[in-house]
Amino acid sequence: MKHNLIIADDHKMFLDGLLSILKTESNYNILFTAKHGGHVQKYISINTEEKIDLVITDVTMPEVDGIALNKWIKKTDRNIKTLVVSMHNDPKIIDDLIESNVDGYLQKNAQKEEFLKAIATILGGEKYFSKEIKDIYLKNKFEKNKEKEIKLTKREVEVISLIAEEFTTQEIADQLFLSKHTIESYRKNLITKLDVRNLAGLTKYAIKKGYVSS
Amino acid sequence: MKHNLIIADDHKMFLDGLLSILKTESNYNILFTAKHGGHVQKYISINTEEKIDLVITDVTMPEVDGIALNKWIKKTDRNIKTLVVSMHNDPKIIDDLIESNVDGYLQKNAQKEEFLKAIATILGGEKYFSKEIKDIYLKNKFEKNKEKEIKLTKREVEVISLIAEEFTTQEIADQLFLSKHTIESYRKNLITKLDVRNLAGLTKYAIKKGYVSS
DNA sequence: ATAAGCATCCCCGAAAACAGGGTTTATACG
DNA sequence: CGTATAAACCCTGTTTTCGGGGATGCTTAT
Repeated sequence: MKHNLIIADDHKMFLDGLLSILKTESNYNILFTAKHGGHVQKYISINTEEKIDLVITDVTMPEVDGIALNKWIKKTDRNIKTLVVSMHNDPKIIDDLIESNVDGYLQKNAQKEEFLKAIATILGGEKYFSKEIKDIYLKNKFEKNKEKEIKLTKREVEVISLIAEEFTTQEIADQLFLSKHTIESYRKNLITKLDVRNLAGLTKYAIKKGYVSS
Repeated sequence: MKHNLIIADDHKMFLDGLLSILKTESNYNILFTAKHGGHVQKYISINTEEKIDLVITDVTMPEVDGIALNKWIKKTDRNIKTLVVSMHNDPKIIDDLIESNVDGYLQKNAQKEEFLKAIATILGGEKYFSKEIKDIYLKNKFEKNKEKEIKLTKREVEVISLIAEEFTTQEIADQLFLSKHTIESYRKNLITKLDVRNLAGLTKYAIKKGYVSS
């Protein structure tokens, strides 16, 4: 029995490449291809005849992207498997997808063999993530747990950002219409909270968190 | 008259996608496809019959990569145009390729239209780089020039590294067996040299230069 | 040889950072 | 509804940084 697939990607070239790979496998039937997530949603909504086994989707697409599409599919029909392919390895995206119960994730520069292996694995009921992706996910989780207790308030983020941008306490106070004593308190609390020793530590934290540009 | 192309990419899927796009254009003739640069070198060396117009190549390939291949082609036959496609936008790679006189650079996630436009532009004798790539190249050049005059001595690098690692002036002095006044002088000179305002600026510089880990 | 650059050390005053307190105002929760 | 808890705010010392200086040898290149 053949498996029914849907592919969503706004890049014609990737689509063609994927189709050419899947053509060599006789037991995959491409039901539908789409240029963005909305088309897939519509197709799945209308279609009641055929059983859909797997949706392969890009992350970045116009209108409804791969992340939203995956969430929608998992909400709509738990039996439809999803495989997301992406150019990049953004930990946030990977995390978001895994939390949304995606069945697999591949980089677009994967080889033919890995594509086929991923699809077969997922259709067999298991999840498929490359070792690299697993590492990124775990590392992200681990770091988050270590830093989870540290939650900065809006004000604290404002202050640490300005500190890292090389403003002095007085300048920050002027910008935020606060007393310089207040800013000093924030600096002090931040140093305690983040377990660093001085401005250098605060600056490094701000950079790591992306509050300032390198 | 048809243009003769060669394509080099170790990813079957990308290759298939590219072929499917080029198939729609009647005046492109695919002479040869290869899984790595070495095959292309061999093909060009042996082939004396046909005029080769354009080599499209990936950056990351086993053995002879796209950068080496481009250099080799430009050394061997200046009439052969080159178009490099890559997953990533590493400024170093882009810079290296442009210095080696590559005729065009595209990201692999480009759309069909851009691929065709790039190829047509290059075959017409012009170079093709997307705006994004041009920006990366220029930014990289510009920053390099700005920072070229700034050369830190070994000692200065030691000191700025320790500063960014959150050590106090006294601690740095102890570690380096110097007077704290000396360290103060270094800090002061570094602030002047690097045109920053304080420790935060020094820390950011140290991170940018990789003197300290994040 | 001599100028230029590097490494080292020192002083001073103003400004900022740091450490140790504190109060008031939201906000969450039983 | 009250009360814990966190957020936002302020003050007072002491220490450190920062921006001016200047000085002495020691290499390196012209």
